[in-house]
Amino acid sequence: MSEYTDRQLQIIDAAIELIAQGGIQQLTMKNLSKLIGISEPAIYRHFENKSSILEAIHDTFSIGKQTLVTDILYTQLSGIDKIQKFIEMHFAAFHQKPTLASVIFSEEIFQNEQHLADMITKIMDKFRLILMQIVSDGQKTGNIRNDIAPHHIVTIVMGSLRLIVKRWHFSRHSFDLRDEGLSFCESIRKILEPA
Amino acid sequence: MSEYTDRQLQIIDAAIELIAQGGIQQLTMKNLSKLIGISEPAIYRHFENKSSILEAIHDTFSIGKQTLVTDILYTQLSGIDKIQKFIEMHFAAFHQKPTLASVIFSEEIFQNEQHLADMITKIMDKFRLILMQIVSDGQKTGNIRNDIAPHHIVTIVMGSLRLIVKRWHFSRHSFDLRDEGLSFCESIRKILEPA
DNA sequence: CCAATGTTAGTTAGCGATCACTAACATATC
DNA sequence: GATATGTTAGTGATCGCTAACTAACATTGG
Repeated sequence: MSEYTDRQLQIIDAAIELIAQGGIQQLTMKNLSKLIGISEPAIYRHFENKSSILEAIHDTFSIGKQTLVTDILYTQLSGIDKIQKFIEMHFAAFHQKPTLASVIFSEEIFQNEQHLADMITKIMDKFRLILMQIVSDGQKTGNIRNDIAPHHIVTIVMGSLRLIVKRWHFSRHSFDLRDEGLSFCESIRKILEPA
Repeated sequence: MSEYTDRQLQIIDAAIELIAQGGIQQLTMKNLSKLIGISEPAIYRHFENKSSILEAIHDTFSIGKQTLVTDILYTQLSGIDKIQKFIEMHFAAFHQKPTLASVIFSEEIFQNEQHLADMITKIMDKFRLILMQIVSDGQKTGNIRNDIAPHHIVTIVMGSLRLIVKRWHFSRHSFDLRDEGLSFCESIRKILEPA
């Protein structure tokens, strides 16, 4: 798969940083070059244009996580434990790289480039499908209550996850995301446990 | 409270429409004037500058809904029915004015203007508090299960609501939001009903 | 070994397009 | 004849991006 040079990774990082600070409108070639400390045209030695930088941003976070998350499916964990793993995995990633949080759930950033917007929805769908699989497996084996439609459970898990991350971001990381995640998982367990 | 002329309302509407179509980057004075059918400077007869248009957008949706939602608190409904009302009210609003959906949960749009960003978080907090009140009341009177922290229930309700609206928006309104809302509420009822 | 040549990664200067916004003027309404 | 609301033309700033050039390094040929 696509590999990036150190300089490219630095540019990607700086771009994410800018978006995290002030949204997509702050991501200009000028701001980018200033943050990195090289001239504006120099960036074009490493990326064809601005939109390919966005593409790279999308690339780096999606590839990394997608495979990791898929792996959960093939573990020996119970359904409910898989969901917990899913949540913890996300929160750990954001904890490790907080700027990601401000980009990853802001689909608006990419909606100007149609193919990027499509990729975003595709990833979201993929995650949805994985969670859906986990849930309906769990319902069959009886460790997740089966009186609620799987897609509603998925909506609850993903929706809550997104909202917690959003609040964490907008409160400037005023709480520990992983702690909050653990505590939230306990509630999710109670909610999903079979009657 | 602040009233708007017909022309101002038309401008606000067009601005929301543009943001709905292609994000904040599509909201330019040129696009705006083109969509309305007047010249660019004419807009400045009705708004001091671009940022006051954003402010007006924020104004119109927040004032309208905030009071309506607060009213739920003082009805005779049970806790769980109040939550359902809360959800239905939101979905009805978006169904009636779909473009709102693309603006209201995109806090990024306002984050360049600090005072607007602050207002956004304030509204979010207010909604959170209202829901929190509903939930803990419901737990006391015994029609909402009390083995789950209220703030987790609030996160679940608001997070799911936001995600459903987001999906509805990105799927270009491919499903009926109110139907989905009703069906989702059934699941929420099951989840929240006392053991 | 070392000069010739090519590549990489940076620079300064500046392109046309577009940004939000303004000055000066026109028209319509009461 | 003022007031409200529009127009045309144009402002400086900034947008993404390119042209032209250069210093440092790599590769190759005699």
